[in-house]
Amino acid sequence: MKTDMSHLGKALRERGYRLTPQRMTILAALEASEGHISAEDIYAQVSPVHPYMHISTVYRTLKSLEEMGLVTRTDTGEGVAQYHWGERGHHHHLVCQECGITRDIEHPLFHHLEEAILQQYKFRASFDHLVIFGRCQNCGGRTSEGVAAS
Amino acid sequence: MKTDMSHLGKALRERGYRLTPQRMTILAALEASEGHISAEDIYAQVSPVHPYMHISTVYRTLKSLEEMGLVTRTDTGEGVAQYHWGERGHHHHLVCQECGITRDIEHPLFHHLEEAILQQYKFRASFDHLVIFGRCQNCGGRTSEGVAAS
DNA sequence: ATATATGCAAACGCTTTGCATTTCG
DNA sequence: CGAAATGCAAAGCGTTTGCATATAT
Repeated sequence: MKTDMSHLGKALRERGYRLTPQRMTILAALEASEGHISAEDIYAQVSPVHPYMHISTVYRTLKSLEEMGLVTRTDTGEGVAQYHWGERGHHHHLVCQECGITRDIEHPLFHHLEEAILQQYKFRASFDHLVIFGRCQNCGGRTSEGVAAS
Repeated sequence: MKTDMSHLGKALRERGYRLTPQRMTILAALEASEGHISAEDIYAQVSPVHPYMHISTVYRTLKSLEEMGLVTRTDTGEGVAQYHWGERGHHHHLVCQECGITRDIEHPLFHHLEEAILQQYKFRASFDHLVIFGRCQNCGGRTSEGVAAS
């Protein structure tokens, strides 16, 4: 899904950022990834195309993009942060604690909860991007853990 | 809230674990902490009392306790895992992204959600222990981006 | 007695940072 | 040209691990 890199360059420049080839490539990788992707993933995917790209550049670019609100970082609790392109709608991840499989769910189910928390705790929960742990269909079984959101 | 360390020793031994002074101290620290606490916190709190305690012992003990299901680890996404004493009822954390304040909530509100996810996605979500990010009352309303609450 | 826990130090994986150099605007 | 971005290497962080020693049972 190629997107308007042109308008992106503008978006960057408007905020004082420069549009470098590395950034374009990283952006493209992010963009191509339907869902979440880690910094290392991006690096692996990008370095063949752009051999001189350094992993630290990936991290720095991701940080910038995060500051700009174009990208969201999520810690799934497995030690690797996942990044996702922020222009997609709210979605959540189901992460199976047994086999590690993840699945995205997109859901209005959470609005209800948000409102309840807001009313009862005066806390504006942001359910933009949840990571929900549990057991998938195949792994079945008993519950044990939790969730993280960001 | 002093608890029955005696019965704890038994609980440990029954599962082939030994009740060492270090473990007792760590258990006490966990127990004393209403809510979540990090490994480093425990260490800091414990080392004056038990000078020869090593941080790796804290980690190892926490791991054992986790395996025994006495303690739950939660990654709040800030790079430090939080542990909490597992015998309390299900509860969740509200974490303010602005000021970092955290508050525990206990709530049946989530049952509804669990069931919906189970039915629609065949995924057994475990909402034992949630970490919910957002903005607290004081840090208030503004949604920095993409939030759309309510 | 003997399997398990400990202390220590060293390694780990992910991420960040300092610095000299290159590149975008 | 000047500010910002890059590559590199090295450090940082929380956490884990190998090993010899000590300790609970």
